[in-house]
Amino acid sequence: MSFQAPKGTFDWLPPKSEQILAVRAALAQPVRQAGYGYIETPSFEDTELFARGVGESTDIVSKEMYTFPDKAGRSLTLRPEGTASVVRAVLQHNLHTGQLPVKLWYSGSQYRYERAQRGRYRHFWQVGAEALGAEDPALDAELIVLAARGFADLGLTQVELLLNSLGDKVCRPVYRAALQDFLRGLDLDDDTRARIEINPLRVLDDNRPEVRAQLVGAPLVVDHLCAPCKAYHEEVRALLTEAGVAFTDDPRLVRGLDYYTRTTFEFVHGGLGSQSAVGGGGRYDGLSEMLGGPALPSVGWAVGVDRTFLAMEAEGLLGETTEARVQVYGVALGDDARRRMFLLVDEVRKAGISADMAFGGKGLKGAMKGAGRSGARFALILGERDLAAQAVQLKDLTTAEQTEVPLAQVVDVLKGKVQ
RNA sequence: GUGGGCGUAGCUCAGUUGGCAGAGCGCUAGGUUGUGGUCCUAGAUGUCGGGGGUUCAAGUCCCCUCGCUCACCCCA
Repeated sequence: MSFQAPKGTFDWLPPKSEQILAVRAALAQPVRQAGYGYIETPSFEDTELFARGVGESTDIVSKEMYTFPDKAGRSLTLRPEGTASVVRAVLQHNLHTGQLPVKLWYSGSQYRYERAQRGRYRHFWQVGAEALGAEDPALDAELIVLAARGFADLGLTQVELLLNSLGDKVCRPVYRAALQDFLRGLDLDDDTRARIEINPLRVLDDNRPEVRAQLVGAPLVVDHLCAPCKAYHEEVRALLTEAGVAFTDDPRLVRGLDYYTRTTFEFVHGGLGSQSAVGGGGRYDGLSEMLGGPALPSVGWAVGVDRTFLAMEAEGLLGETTEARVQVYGVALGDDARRRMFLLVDEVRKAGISADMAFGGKGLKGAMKGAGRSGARFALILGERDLAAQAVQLKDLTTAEQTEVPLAQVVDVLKGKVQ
């Protein structure tokens, strides 16, 4: 084995790769149905976009980015997340000068230089949705409902929704200071002490038992929300309840990205190992301004496609993938028959019926084996005798019933039998 | 970046106190000179992750290294 995929990356192979396509489609379907338009942005951006958008104080920016100079000396970075690019594109193309909110969804690869473990890879896939330019609790609720529907449509029943509010530029600084006062009195390591000064909310996210034990009496953001933030949060909660989307208030829930304000949520699943989040998001009212744009209060989420896949595996939803790859399989004997079969299979495909044939000069037995493995319902068998008679043997592989059909009529006969 | 576990056939793995590198599945061919699945028979595929050391002899013991994996830090 001379080469292998770079550390922390992996390949999707059949038949799992078919399932990952279905997962992606199912996650996107609810937002498409809600009028979100598809956006595709570059896999890399100016490094500065992420540094300012995601936040210098985050681990993503400080140690996890794939940053490289291009040949002209520009500093570029493989995108570690999708929101900054979406906001950049909206501002660049002035989408926000039209009707608001601008509703967009995306699907694509993200890259973070991290030590790989179950559910966390250096190259991973997200489906995301963003609604930009409106401050309306119904919009927050809509996005959460749509994400929940995506999970439900995939058959997932053990996805839990955690909800919190991080406050806004009025109340968050007050809370932040109170939290810092509390945290400074704890017994913590140097890295964590440094984090208290840079991004104290993220200390609440620490999983280490010795840290968690000390956090028991920490001030909670819900107790510090200003009146508008509190009213906004209550409205989001009420709408979710009315929509029948179950959630758990988690006053400790914070996000790893600096741009979040007010509504914050995370979808978690117990079957993934330590990386429990299958999706997450929230409101980011200040991001546009951080990127040099106008005030553009927005909300969005990203769902991890491969983590969702792991969640489905954990719930036993993937099962055997016995789905037939093709409906019809061609078996030919001899060079002349092979050439005719090549054309016949193409005719079948042009008629809208999926078809494959035996390649590689296999004998009849091997070719029939291939027919069986393909999952095809019908085999078309063409030998010299058949060719001379201008006919083909049509075999139903489920019943082993075989009939002779004139070559000129095969496509029509198949049309009547499949679907 | 830190810590644990694991690297043997395409896959899942066995391999005893150091003594001829194995099984199941898969693959190929034959049994059936024109018929798949089940069955029977035969066959092919190995840098035992890599390098060094100890030894008459190393998959096995020692050192180094690379990779995978799980967990921490963090996050989708």
